[in-house]
Amino acid sequence: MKAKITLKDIARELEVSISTVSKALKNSEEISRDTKEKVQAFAKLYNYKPNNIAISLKNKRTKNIGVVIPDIVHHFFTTVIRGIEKYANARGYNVIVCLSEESFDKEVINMEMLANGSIDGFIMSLSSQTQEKGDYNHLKEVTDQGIPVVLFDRITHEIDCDKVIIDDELGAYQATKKFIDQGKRKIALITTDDYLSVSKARTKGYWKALQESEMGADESMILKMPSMEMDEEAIKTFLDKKEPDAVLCVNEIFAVCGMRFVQKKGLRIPEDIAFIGFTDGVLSKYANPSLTVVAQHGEKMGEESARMLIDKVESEAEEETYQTKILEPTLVIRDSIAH
Amino acid sequence: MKAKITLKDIARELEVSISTVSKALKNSEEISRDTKEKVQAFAKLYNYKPNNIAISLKNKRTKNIGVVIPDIVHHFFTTVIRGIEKYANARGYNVIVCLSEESFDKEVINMEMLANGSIDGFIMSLSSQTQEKGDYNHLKEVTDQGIPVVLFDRITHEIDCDKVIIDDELGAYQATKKFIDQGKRKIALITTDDYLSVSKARTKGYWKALQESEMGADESMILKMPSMEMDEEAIKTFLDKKEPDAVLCVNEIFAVCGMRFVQKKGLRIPEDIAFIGFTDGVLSKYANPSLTVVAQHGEKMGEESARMLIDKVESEAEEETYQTKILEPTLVIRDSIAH
DNA sequence: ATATTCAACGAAACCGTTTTCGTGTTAACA
DNA sequence: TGTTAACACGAAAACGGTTTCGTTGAATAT
Repeated sequence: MKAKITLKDIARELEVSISTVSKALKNSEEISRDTKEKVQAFAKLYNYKPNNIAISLKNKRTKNIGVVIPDIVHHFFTTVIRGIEKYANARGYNVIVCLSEESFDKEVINMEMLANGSIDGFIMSLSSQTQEKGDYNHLKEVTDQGIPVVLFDRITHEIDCDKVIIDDELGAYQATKKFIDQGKRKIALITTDDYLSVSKARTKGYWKALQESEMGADESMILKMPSMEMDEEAIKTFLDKKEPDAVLCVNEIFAVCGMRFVQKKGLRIPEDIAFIGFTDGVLSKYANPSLTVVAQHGEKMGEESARMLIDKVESEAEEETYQTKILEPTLVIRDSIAH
Repeated sequence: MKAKITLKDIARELEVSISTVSKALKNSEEISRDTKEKVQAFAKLYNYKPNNIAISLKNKRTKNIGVVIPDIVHHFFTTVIRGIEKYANARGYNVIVCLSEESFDKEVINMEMLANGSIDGFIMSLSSQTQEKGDYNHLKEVTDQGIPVVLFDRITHEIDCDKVIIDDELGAYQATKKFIDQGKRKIALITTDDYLSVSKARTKGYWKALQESEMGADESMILKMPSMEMDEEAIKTFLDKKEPDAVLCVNEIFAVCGMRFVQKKGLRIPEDIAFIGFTDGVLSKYANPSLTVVAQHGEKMGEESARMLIDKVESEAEEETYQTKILEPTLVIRDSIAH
């Protein structure tokens, strides 16, 4: 077990000062060639690597970014993290991941833990509880301290910061339009409660498409699941009662459950009833039939978020200008609709 | 934008020394009640929080743990991370996630980035390329420096460190036995190449169960996929040619693909052909029919890994004793087999 | 009146860097 | 011979804490 070697160790061994060693390793003009070579050779020999913590303390930059998300066992967030990680890594940053588990308190605690010097900035997606409460003081505190924040997907407009979202309304609108164009007449929506910003936007898009059509929108064709948890019974009852010929779901799971149920009833997909979900995850791809979805491009979203955050972190200027990047969703056509 | 306040600021404002402030905030006996109250009140008012980096530098503990895994868009790893994160967080640690993307080089680079003071220890699962190469020098270097490492799932026995695995061999053995007990006679295995430690163990369990049976094992009933990538054609050809009545797959995706294919051919699951996969992810749960799997208990694995790592980090003793924790897999019975 | 003790606080070292600002030596110049 | 400039290096401050070891003044003991 050979402990890490420090500048001081090299200095002592070579009988020069610490500053000389530091400069020599940075190839400073100030130091003679002889000394530089001597120091660099010694450093290489003993595998010297500067201590990140000391450097962080010195220049007040940790090269860490904090990512706070509600859940990680969730395909969308997972792809976002991958996007963040890839991009951040390429720019020399590490990613600290914290899970709020949809809890306001955990979100607050996580942010406090990280906000005391551990990170240079945050990338986050709000927990459902936070969106429900509408309390964003923890975000305000952090931004007030001058720590850059990028909000993605589940955002709030009450905080001034950079944001990255996909156009959920447009995605739902296009999906619903697709149904209409294919001659579907009883188009249902299975969603979650409105306090989730994304569900709200998707509902809006669905509503708009139907209103624009000759058949108009009908409140009773919307099933609002009270929580993120699956409630298979609710879906069954709803589908049994309403007998839609097309269903838009705000996630994959609702859709797959619905498909399984109607298949058991003997309906054909997509002839008798068509399905479109959100999130282009494994489930959609390998479902039977495969599920048409509105793809959210999580990886791209993560990359954009990371880019915006790091740019802000590294820009000296204290510009107080924030932008919201809106990504376009894509309809990935699979066998759960006619084509 | 109010910048963070430091001990020095408080000291200046209250006209006491920095040491007094530090002690007062720690409720030291050395300091008079008056002073303590004054300091603490001031600190609370200005929302003083000690700088994590400074503390890290001082006591050479970062309270960060580095997690290096091959992939994050993968249900198993995702649950492991959740287990790690939950446990680590409860003990005041943060989790830095790095992705090797199955690449040896990235694994090395990631470890080097973190090993210079950023973390107190590593939890990792080897990339396939690393296992293929069999080069573990980057691990050796880290352990030689005295940085604790916990290996999980994809491990190597060439490194002395704590390990957490599930008994993959047993899992495959039990699954195969299940098929045998249900009267299946042509039991196939779809796996990946042997260099992946887990695939190797699973193949071993499959082989052992068949050898113990009267029918014996048959090399030709094993399909080895050259990479982790899906190759639907290979699976189809194999199933067409071999016509097994039961298939064990080393992951969910192979199984779901196989199921979809045989269903198209008109076979009934599980009567004509039964399936068991590995990894209890969303896919298994929502597949049609739902897939029986060998559950790997990723979250538990993550928690155990984190516990072992943090215990080692916090133990002063430099014991050189390492343990390998073997978790028992569980067969989760669903509709892809008879029951 | 002197020595001893103790409470309450401050100075300074330290963690490992970076960086500014000297400073001593030598060579070039007038 | 005295001045100057360049060169090569070191001392020290700084980042923000913790911690050890004084130091001071007053109270108590002798």
